[in-house]
Amino acid sequence: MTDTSTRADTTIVLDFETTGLSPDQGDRAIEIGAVKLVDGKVVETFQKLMYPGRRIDSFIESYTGITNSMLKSAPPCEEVMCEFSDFINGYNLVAHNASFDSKFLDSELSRCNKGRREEFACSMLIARRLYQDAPNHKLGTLVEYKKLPNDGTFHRALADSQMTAHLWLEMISDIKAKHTFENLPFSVMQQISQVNKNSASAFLTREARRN
DNA sequence: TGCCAGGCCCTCTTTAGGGCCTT
Repeated sequence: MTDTSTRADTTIVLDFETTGLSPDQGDRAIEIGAVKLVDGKVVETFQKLMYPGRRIDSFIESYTGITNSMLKSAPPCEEVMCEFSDFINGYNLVAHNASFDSKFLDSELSRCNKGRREEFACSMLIARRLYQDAPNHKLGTLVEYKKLPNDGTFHRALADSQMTAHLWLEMISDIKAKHTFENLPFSVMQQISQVNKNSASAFLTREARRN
């Protein structure tokens, strides 16, 4: 299949399951899930388990449902991440709490001698500004709060990336409705991740005028 | 033995501290 999508209109929403919270403390990825969005539609998905080189503890087995026996037959992280590096292919990246996933992405890519040129935006930081009445800004809570599609699976990479993609599209829709954007480029969403709460509305109003 | 991350953001703030969020 020929990939005709461009950098600007394509976003990869991704999610890692890992052995813990910090690659700096030796934690590794055990699953990557991602969806490719082109013009607001899911056109492709990616999901792979990967063997992190050691057994995972019972908390992670229980939290994710990924067991040591499932990982035993999985390909090594390096093999999966090389393949995933081709999948993201310079497109815009989105994750829920992107600071977490970007750390693991960079760490795993560096282990296979690859770098990252893709830019990240964080759905959690935007949701905090946009949905201040939500009970909290965990992915599962926001899915329920916005009544987004889901199959009841949580803490698995593909399911979480699909729910994050629905959240991402919902936020774009809500921002467009509120600020009358004709289109909303990734760069604007990325900047909303970075402006502080008090200036976010002024920022969007300014961007809407420019649009 | 005991402890273990880090970026963002709010507030009882800014010469800081603590909660949230991710596995």
